[in-house]
Amino acid sequence: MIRSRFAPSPTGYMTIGNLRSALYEYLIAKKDGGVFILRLEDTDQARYVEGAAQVIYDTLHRTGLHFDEGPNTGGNYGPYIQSQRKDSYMPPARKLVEEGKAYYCFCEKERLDTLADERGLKKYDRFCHKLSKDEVQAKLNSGVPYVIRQFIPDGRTAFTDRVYGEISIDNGELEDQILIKSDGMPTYNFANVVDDNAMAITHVVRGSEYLTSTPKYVLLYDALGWDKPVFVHLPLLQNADGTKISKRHGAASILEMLDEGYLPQAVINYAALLGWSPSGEYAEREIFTLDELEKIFDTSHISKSPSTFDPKKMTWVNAEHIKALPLDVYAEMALPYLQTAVKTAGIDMKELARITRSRVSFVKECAELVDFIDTLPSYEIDLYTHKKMKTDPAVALQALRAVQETFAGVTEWTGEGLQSVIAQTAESAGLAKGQILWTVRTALSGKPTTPCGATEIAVLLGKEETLRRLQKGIELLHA
RNA sequence: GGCCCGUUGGUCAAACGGCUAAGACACGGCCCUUUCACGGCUGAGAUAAGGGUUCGAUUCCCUUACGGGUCACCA
Repeated sequence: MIRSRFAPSPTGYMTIGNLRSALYEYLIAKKDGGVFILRLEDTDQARYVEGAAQVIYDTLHRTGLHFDEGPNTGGNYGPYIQSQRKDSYMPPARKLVEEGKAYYCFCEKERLDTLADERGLKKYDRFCHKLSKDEVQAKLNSGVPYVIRQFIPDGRTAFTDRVYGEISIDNGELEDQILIKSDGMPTYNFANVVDDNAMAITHVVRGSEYLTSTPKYVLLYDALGWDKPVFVHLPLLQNADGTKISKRHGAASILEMLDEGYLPQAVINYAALLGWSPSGEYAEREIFTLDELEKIFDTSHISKSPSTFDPKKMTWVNAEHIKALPLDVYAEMALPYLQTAVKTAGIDMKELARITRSRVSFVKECAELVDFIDTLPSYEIDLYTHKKMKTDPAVALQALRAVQETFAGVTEWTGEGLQSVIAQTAESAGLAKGQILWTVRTALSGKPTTPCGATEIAVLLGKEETLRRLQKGIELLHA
């Protein structure tokens, strides 16, 4: 049974990078019917941000990444907040001390700083490792503050990453890492290993910035005699200027993106594509739902090289998901915007939804597409000039007059009916159909672009208003 | 600086030694005798550089360049 976890520290909002990690962890678990776990890593009280945990819950909830075990959900491996697991870290640390694999260190920060400044030492000099048992006990008895450090043995440490393959590093590169801080709390690295083991995590997924610290984890698993999880390191995400996407660089928050109008499924879809590509029969597709991703995701197609977040493609993905929305669902989402833009009585809102759905990148854009219905905007005469349609103000005037006359006698005010009337009018007036349609559409909308054609607009507006706007067009062309 | 990782068109990326190096976004053109959009077609655009190995390298090895990551009582 695969058990994966998303383990953020509650220090602020979630970026696309955080979401992608959560998504991949979710997918790895779900693909095999496994369990997705949320664990809050709040061992650093200094960085705790009020409300950050709630933001994480909200983000995961709104994007559909529901966790099976977590702070408010429960599970058999709780608690799922590290600060509440405080008691579980000291025993394994003490065990390592007893086995000679770790030791108490009483060095003060000043001494370590001096060491670095004066002697240029990068690593701890193992001063306290040389202390005798009695000396250690005496200091402990008298209450001298301490940390517990792991003794890093000589040699090389290697592991196999699912994405990056064999990674090995000389242990000489590593310092005797601190396991327990002087405030009694575990360090991130240690808490991670202890919790992952306690929660039976099988797959550890995280950004490649952790790649070089993973040997430290491996050394801990080995020292404690625990089974190692599968490591899956993800390529970094960067901005267009090559900088890393991070909160420090003002990366967009997922919740803000959702509020701006990006659909949750679109954000998920785009995040999935950032560093992973579908294969086999899905290789040519780019639009997927979360359900589909659960079935086809595989770690073997995760890229090693960093990816750049492209807002334009993200917007395209959003538009594709809007098009894929059932009309009812889209209509419901668009209704508030449509109602704000169009207050004229008797307008079929569902019809407005239908004609705008495939033309917007964001739902809210539907409003500006139909705003001409309430009020005919003032427009310039050159709008009637279109080379390809062979129209100009003179032709337009002729066309509008002809149509005004024939439309006045129309009793069947439907799209089909108007189409045939226009065809007849074109013939008798000696004009091309396109010349009539272009000018009528312009006169009715006053806009260079509209979400539908001339007859559809006429139907929407109704006979009376249509004739009124045709008259206004004629007046404008006269002046 | 040491160590680790990476480098295919502007961007996302496929091709895990073998045809003229996919596809998508963005961009240009054309078509769809109702614009724009949608849709269809099409164009331009890439294997960082140099050495090897091989009958044959985007793919394997080495060097260089560039980029990134990491070296905390932060996560």
